Amino acid sequence: MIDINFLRQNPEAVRENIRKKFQDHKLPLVDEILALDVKRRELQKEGDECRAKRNSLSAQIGKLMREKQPEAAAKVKEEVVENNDRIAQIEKDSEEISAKLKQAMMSIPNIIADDVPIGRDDRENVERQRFLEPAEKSFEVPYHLEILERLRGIDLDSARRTSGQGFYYLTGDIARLHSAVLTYARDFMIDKGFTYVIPPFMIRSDVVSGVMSFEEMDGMMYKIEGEDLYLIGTSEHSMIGRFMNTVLDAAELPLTLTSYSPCFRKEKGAHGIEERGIYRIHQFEKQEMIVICKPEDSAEWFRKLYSYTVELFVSMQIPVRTLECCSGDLADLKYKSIDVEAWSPRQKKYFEVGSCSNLTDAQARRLGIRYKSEKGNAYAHTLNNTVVAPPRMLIALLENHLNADGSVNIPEVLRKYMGGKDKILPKQ
RNA sequence: GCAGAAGUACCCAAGCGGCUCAAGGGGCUCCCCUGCUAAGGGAGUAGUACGGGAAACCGUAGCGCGGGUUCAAAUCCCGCCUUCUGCGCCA
Repeated sequence: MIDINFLRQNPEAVRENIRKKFQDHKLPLVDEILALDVKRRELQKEGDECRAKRNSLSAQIGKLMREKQPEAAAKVKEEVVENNDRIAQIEKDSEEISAKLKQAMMSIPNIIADDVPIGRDDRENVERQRFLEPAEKSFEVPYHLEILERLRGIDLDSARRTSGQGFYYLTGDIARLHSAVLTYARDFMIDKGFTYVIPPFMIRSDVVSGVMSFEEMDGMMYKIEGEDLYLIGTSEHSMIGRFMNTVLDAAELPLTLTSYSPCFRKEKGAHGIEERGIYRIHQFEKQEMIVICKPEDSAEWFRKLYSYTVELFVSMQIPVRTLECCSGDLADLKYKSIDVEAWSPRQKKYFEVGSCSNLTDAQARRLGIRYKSEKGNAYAHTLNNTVVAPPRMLIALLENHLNADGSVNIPEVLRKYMGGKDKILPKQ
């Protein structure tokens, strides 16, 4: 959510930003908001005046009662009752206007960074940089499920019976590799100075509605029956919820946190759950990074955050590239976003393994995350980025480190978490 | 999960329908006294959000959160959340 004061003073800048995102259907919202805003302030002023009147008349009644003048008091009462009818009407109107205003404001996209490439959708995202040369394979790389099955690392049939489509059993060395990746990623981030956090895996509805829209919630979140609780879709939900409606000390900033959690998603959206494999699933695990900082520091943190992910993948000898989200593909809350994509030797293209976003103060304003600045309380900036999210990430690891004989090399950095093993061997 | 108690500002805390637009202390800020220290005296201190105003300043909201009753709610009623104590259940 953007600052309504900014919109009031720079309506043209807001319109221009909407055009850049190819959301022209939202252009009329700007004038609607300006009108609603005027109306809202008028109502508040009148309401405040009525309440001031009630306060003073009620005080008069109290005084008359003490002085034992019930007739005079009754007279004033009538006046207050009349005034209260007006207050009730104003409150009703005011609530209606505020709700409309909030809804409209929520639809206004965050102002995007100057250097975001202009484009309509994900086809116009722009590659920024590549890291490591993809190695040529002398053999055909099979679908990841086949690799996993040869390594006795997966059981999807049983998972379908116990839980349905979109779940998996990982077994043996693959399960261990899964844990190894997460543990390595955790330690990697701790070494970068981040604080490790294990958050709640379920959150209440008020937190859910704070961090996402109703449509997103409907498409993603699993609700616990009979409880006001939802399974988190990412640890960002509980990590950011932690700071809802709080005022942080400036000295505490930046908060640099790395959280682990399982993630649960309905994946109701356009593509849904894959029939085969573990690319898009209902349950996965993720190591995440979250930064809450002062506005002047967020650009620098953004750059650092995605470069940490790049560094992590490079340390496992997985070729990656950074892909900048174009204006049209950028979610409305985001100021700037860069995806980290890993090389798939099978598909001979890169695929998304992480996403880094600077939300500036848009998320903080919506959730009331502030800090004490020299000039009073100000909204902080929030950023989030994937460190690593297996099992999807394992696809990249398995494909890139697959040998012709079906074995998979374990990257040096993971070996200490794999009992010193340097290879996972296929069944004979 | 059950029962009891509680939630007031940075902290402690009084108030339990109008005389409180929340008393009093501690702390904090400023001033005075003091050779230094300890101690003492005085003044200020409700942060915040929204609105009005060029500004000084004014108004409204706000006593865990959300509703309700009332001319009037920190105070009465209902729901929820949190904390503490005891019992139960677990890892």
